[in-house]
Formats: sequence, C-alpha cells, structure tokens
Amino acid sequence: MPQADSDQPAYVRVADTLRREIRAGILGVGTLLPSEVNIAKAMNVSRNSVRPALDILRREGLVRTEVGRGTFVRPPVPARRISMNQYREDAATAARTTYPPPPAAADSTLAPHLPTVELTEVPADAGLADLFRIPEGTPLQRRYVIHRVNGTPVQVTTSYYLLDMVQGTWVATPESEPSPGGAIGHLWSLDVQVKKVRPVVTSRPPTTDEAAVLRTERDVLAITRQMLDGSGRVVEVAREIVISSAGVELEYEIDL
Amino acid sequence: MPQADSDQPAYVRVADTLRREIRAGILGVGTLLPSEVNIAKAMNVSRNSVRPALDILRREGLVRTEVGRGTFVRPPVPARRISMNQYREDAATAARTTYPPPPAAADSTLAPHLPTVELTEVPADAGLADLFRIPEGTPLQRRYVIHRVNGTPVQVTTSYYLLDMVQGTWVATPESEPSPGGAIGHLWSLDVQVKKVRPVVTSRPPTTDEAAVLRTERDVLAITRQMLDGSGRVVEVAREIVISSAGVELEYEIDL
DNA sequence: GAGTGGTCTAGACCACGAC
DNA sequence: TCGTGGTCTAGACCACTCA
Repeated sequence: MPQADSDQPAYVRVADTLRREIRAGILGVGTLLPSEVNIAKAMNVSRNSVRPALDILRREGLVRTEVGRGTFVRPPVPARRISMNQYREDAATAARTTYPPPPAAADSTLAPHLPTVELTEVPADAGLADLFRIPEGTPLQRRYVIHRVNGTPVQVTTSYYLLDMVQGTWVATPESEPSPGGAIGHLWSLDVQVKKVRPVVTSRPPTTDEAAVLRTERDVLAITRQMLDGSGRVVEVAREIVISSAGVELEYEIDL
Repeated sequence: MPQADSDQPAYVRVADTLRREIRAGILGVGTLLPSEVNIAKAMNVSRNSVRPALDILRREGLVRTEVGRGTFVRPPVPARRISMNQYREDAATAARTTYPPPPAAADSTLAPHLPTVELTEVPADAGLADLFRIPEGTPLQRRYVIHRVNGTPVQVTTSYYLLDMVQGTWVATPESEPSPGGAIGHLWSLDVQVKKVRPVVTSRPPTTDEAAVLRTERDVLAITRQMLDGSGRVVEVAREIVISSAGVELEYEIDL
C-alpha cells in the first residue's frame, strides 16, 4: 500500500476520506453529506480545500450536489449495458411489426419511460451533408428525443431523416416515438430496409444543457451513427446520441 | 446568440475569452498563455477566478499546463479513428504471415512508434476468471503494453493469455510486440483461430498513473475485450485497453 | 430566517523550471 | 534568483431550499 494520508494535498485527503466512508457504507446511499463548512471544521481545513475534494467525487459520480440542499451520496449506478446487437433485434422486430403500430394503451407504469420528442425541419448543414452524402441545404427532418428510465433522463438523441422520405407519413408524427424497432422500424414502415449501421463512438465533456438534462458531471459518450440501405444510400443519421457515461457499457460483437 | 459575457460567472467569462482567442488563432498552437497572475490582472479578476477557467480548458483538451513553465495551447488533436474493421484486417494479415515474423530491420524512423512491453505471469482474479470462464487462480500471462505514435503514448493495454497456451512460445517473448495481426496474429501463430471479438466500451476518469502516461486530464475510453475461437472458448482477454479520449473515434460497422 | 452550495477576493507559501 | 503553477487560508456576498 502507498503511504496514504501524509504529504498528500489536503483536498486529496478530504476526497479519500469521504470516498472511503462512502465505500464502507458509513455514508450510505442517499445520505446527506455534512455541509462543506462542517467537513472543513471536522478535518481542520478551510472550506476552499473541501470544495475541490467534492469536485473529485462529483466527477467520479459518487455524489450529487443540489444548491440550497446539500450533497448526497448517489446510488451505485447499475451497469447499463447497451448492446449493438440491439440493431439486429430491431431489424427482426421491424420485420414482424405492422406499421403504424396500434397506439399503446394508457399504461401509467410506462409513463416514466416515455420519451420527450421534438420534431422540426432543417436544411442540412455541412456536417450533415457530409454524413448523408447529399448537397448542403437539403431539407431534413430533425428529431430531438430525450429517453428516460424510471423518469431519469439517460440519453439525448438528435437524429435526422431525409424530409422527402418521411413527410406526410406516420414517421413524421410525434406518435412515432417510441417505435418498435427504433429507427430501423421507422424506415421499414417506409419500405426502406437498413442493411448497414455505422456507429462512431467518442467521449467528451457534456455541454451545459446536456449536463443539466442528464444530471451528470461526468464526460458523456457521444455516438454519431449512419444507417445505410442495400444500395449504400445513407437513410438516417444520428448526430449525436449522447449518453451519460456513468455506468454505461457499449457492447459490440464482431464475427470474423 | 445568447447574451454572452454579462451575468455569467467570472471564471466562465475568462474561459470563454481564452477559448475564443485560441479558436481564432490569436493564441496559436504551442503558444505560452499569459501567466495566471497576468490573466487575472488583464481581466480584472483574482487569480482564484482564473484557475477554474484554466481547469475547464484543460478538461476540454485545449491547453496543457507544466508546473514551473506555464500553460500552452495544445495542437488540435487529429481525429484518430480506430476502426473495428481492424480486427478483420488483423485476421487477414495473420493468415498470410509466417510466425514468428523476421525481426524488423533497425529502422530509426520506427523507434518513436515502438511500444513498451512488460510480460508477467499472474493467477486469474475473480474478474478475469469470469471473463475467461475459467477457475479463479488459473495461471495467465499478463501483457502490459504502452503504444506510442510519434513518441506520444496514446494507448495503454493490459491483456491476458492462458499461460498454458503461450508458455515457451514466441508469443511469450517481448519480441512478439508489436505483432503483425496483433493479438489475432499471436493466436494464429499458436494455431488458434479467433472467430469472434467482443469489445465493451466505457468511459471514466483516468487513474493518476494513466493521466501521467497519457498526459491527459480528459476522461479515457476503457475497453474490455474478449476474443473467442470457433468453439466459443475465450482465448484472450484485454482488461483494459485505455485510450485518451481526446480526438479518438471508435468506428464500428454492423451488417444486418 | 437559517443553512446550503456557488462564487469571489486578497493574500500567502511551496516546489519546480529556466536562466 | 525569479517567475510559474499548485495549494491553502479566512474571509465575504449571493441565490437557493426548507421550515
């Protein structure tokens, strides 16, 4: 073991102490931590040495701070594994679904899982034109969707269809979210078969908006995705799918 | 445009100003930023308001700080795209290579790209036993490899083979890194054909060591990977492949 | 109104790098 | 020796939440 406490900066000692107490369960899940002033008193440091310690724990996803209330121990995030086999399952779901699907019964247990949807029409900017391999300015439908699990936003997706393709169809209505088979289901209902999905994964600090919506100080995973049909035409672009990286795993599977 | 400067916290204003000057090229790549004290004077704030601003820019990967020297504008990281088609190319390379390959000629232009390699023997801990689907304690060969591009460490990989499989072979020697066809090449040389690769991607703050080696304050991408042969046996585990997320894109391709 | 975290100031001392 | 960033202190005011 490295000789712990001494000669370490004060804020690291504070962070280590608090982290140890959280890990040991002394500060249980949901517990309100002592206030910054009280931590400072208890550990004989100034409040300005407590704050960077809490910054560290926030970035590690161990605690969440609410202004005016205090800092709380976060529940350990269950490892939410997102499998890219999802796309194969989506394709299978699409193939056996009649679109548009009957409206879901008003099941209140589903409410906390319902997404927020905003559909708008926009011209393709340079980046989208490149991803779609179409001229800049081509009309697109933009879909901004906030996905929730148990009421907690976990994913913010901004995706695009060619406006020509979806205009006047069920896909152009907010009722098309959530859709059986996801985007692949949408396209299936338009007689477009997705044959290739190309996701590109990066990680970056969240924008201010994303941090607020996803309630995270951690970096986010940002996925840019293209969907292609059998002729190689790009039929959907997601730029970007933003996921709080806390407790999320993206699983791929490559057959050789 | 959102009304920029006013009513924003001072440190955000400072960060925005510096970011704008970097983006505009006023502070060119490699430039030494004004010292914290001088930025404070110039913007009429205290040094303690400049520091969080620089924290933001560091986390965005825009600047790098060296104690005693100052803060410098980092070169824009070229988007290094890592394609998972690499595995298919590796398989093709392995199939046409005779192992062990002839030692590379002493080509000094390659030196800055040579990896650091440490091979050790370890018993499987609980996590590795689970990933390999073998009993805890099974002897493994552990490979710790630091990959470099132009002398800069970009990736730290810790991977494992079953010791029984590699002991006494070329794969058990440091000369086996770098290998044509990577891990797939190693296994091919042992008459083991990799049929499936299963990478799981997460993002997390770097450990102190990783931050030092990869010279980054950004979160890192951490990939845990299994390689399986035709019978479904796990023949290699990487836990973890750690990549500085700055400017890195992981590209996958899924055929439906 | 009392307590919380968010922000800010004006100082200070230190280890380190460059000269 | 001097300037740099790293750390730390002791204050202060604010907006916010909650009783």
